[in-house]
Amino acid sequence: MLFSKTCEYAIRACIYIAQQSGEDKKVAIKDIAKGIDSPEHFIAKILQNLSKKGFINSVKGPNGGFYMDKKNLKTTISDIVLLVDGDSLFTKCVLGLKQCSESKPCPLHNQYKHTRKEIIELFRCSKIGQISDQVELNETFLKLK
Amino acid sequence: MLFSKTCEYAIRACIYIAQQSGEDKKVAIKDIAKGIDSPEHFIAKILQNLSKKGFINSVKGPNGGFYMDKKNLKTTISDIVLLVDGDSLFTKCVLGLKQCSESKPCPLHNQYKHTRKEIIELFRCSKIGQISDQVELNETFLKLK
DNA sequence: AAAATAAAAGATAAAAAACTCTTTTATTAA
DNA sequence: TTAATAAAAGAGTTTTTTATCTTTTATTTT
Repeated sequence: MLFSKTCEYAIRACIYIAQQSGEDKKVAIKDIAKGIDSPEHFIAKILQNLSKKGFINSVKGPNGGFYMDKKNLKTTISDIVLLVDGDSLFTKCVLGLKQCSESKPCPLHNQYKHTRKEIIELFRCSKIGQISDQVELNETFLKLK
Repeated sequence: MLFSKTCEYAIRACIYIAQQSGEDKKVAIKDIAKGIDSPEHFIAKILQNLSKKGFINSVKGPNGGFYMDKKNLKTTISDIVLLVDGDSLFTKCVLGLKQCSESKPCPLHNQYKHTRKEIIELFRCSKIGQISDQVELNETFLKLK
């Protein structure tokens, strides 16, 4: 598994919010939980964190909820992963060896580094705004039942 | 993180055993734990499992221990990952969506599938025997002080 | 046969991740 | 200005993963 469950939910939530909301139209936690099929209270915590870090926008009170502004639509999958799971997927030795490095590579280091580069590149290029557009066009799907 | 801790230890242990042992020379759990820098009792459990599944050979009693025969040296990283972590890394939707598929792809499915193919290929091609040879030649390192 | 060695097996404990529930704070609308 | 709404915050629980400890079984050497 590439991501923690928390991170999966975070990415799904961001895409959902991007696709469903605007400055004018906010989405409530309940709708997000339903929309991405996640536990409501759990996603609430995750959204709290994403909001605190400025990845999503939130408004309290009646008609409040979450939305994403123009700037936040440029957020990448990589940004979210780094926030939620940290940089271990991108930097940590694949065999968990603390001292593994270019000069003292672990037995998988050299083969794996190219694949890792691709993973990093892929997630760095994937912007939430662009991804949510694909969902909007029914090219890809966030909830599948 | 690609692998569970258990799987990291399993891979490291297999490489270590392959490199240190032969039909004649067996390695004890203690030495393996030291050699790959893992908790002794924890790796014991893992070795038990690898041995039960026939990935490594074991002999009880004095002068006993673990070793790998010719056949087992052909084991791949992929084989070990499948045994220990299951096939989720290779097959499960990267966003954790149960119904994600070619016909109903999740928002990351199409981009990710190429990268996934590479990961699978990489681990399918990496044989323990060949990896341990690199360690033998000091080209790569299993334990790094 | 007895003592020693080393893995197998089983049971337990600690830490982390995933998930839930309750209370508080901010905002809006009546 | 009160009631209602919705997120923020905090505390708690459950499950899974990681790790440890103890006992049993198999093998070998004396």
